[in-house]
Amino acid sequence: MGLEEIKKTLNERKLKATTMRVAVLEQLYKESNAISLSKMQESLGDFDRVTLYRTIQSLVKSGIIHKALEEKHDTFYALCNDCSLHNHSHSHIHFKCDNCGEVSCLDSNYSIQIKEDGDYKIKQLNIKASGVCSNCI
Amino acid sequence: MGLEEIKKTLNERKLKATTMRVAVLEQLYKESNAISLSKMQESLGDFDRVTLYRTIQSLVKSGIIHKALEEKHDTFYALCNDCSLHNHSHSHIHFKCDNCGEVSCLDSNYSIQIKEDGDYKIKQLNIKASGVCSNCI
DNA sequence: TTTTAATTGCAACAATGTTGCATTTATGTA
DNA sequence: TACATAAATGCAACATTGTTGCAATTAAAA
Repeated sequence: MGLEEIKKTLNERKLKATTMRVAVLEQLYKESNAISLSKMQESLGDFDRVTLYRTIQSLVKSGIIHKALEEKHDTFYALCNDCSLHNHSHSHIHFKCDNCGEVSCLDSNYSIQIKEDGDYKIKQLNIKASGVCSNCI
Repeated sequence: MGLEEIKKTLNERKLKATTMRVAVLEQLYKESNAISLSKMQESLGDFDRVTLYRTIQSLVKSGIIHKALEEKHDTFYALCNDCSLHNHSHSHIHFKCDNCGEVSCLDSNYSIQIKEDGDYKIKQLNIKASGVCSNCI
C-alpha cells in the first residue's frame, strides 16, 4: 500500500489526506498487526496528542481501522482487513502475546462455538485470547 | 451472609474487618451480580477514593472478589463464588446487559469452544458477552 | 488497657482522554 | 495557479481514573 493508495482510500471516505492520517495508516500497513496508541505517539514524534486522538476517531468512524483491544492503560488499533464498513471486529478473536506483547486479529482458523443454555440472550461476543504468538513459539 | 460471617471471612485471610471492607462485601453479597467501582463510590458516600482502591486491591489479592469486567471508564468486581484462591475468573463468561447495564458471571450453562488451527498458542481466554439479561428479556 | 502493625485520609502527582477556539491546511473551484 | 472554504490542527484548560508517600488513626492481639 503506497502513499497514493492511502490518499485515495482517505479521499474515497471524504477524509482529507493529512500528514497525521497518512503517517498512521502507513504505520499500520507496514506492521500487519494492531498498534497501540502509545506506540503511535512514540513514532509520530512531535504531533499533538489531541490530534492523534481525533485522527484515530475519524479513521474508526469511517471504517478504515477498528479498535482491536482496549486495556486500561493502552488501546490497540488495527486495519479493517476483513471487516465490512458496518460490522467491525465482532466475530474475530483478538490475541495478545504474553511474550512480546504483540496484538493481532486471529483469522477464521480460530472459530468459536458457544453453548447457550440459560436465561441470558447473548448477542455479541468480545474475545481476548492470550498466549504465545507465531513469532515467539 | 451476615456481619459476623463477613468479619470471619476477612480475618481468616488476615485482613482487618474495617468499615470500608465490610461495607463493600455487604453490598456485593446483597446484589448477586458484579458491582462497578463508580457504583461503590456512590453508595459508600464520603469515603476517600484512595481507600476504596486499596480496599478493592486487598480483597482481590486475598481471593475474596475478582475483576469481572474492565471498561475504559469503569471496572466491575464480583464475589469469587466459584473461583478457587489461585484461579480467578479465567474460565467463565462475563456478561453485560445492553439494556440495564448489569454485569454478571455466567455459569457453566454457557461454555465456549475454540477451534484452534493456526500458529498461535492460546493459553487463556477472556470473554465478554453482551446481550439481554434474564431480567430484561 | 496498652501495643503495634495495618489501614486510612490527605495532598500531590501521572496518565488518558475530552472540549472550545483561534489558526492552519487540503482540496475543489475559478 | 490562486482563492475560497470547510476540515483539521495545536494549544490551553479541564475531567476522570488511578497511584504514591506520609502522618494520623484504628482493629485486633497481648
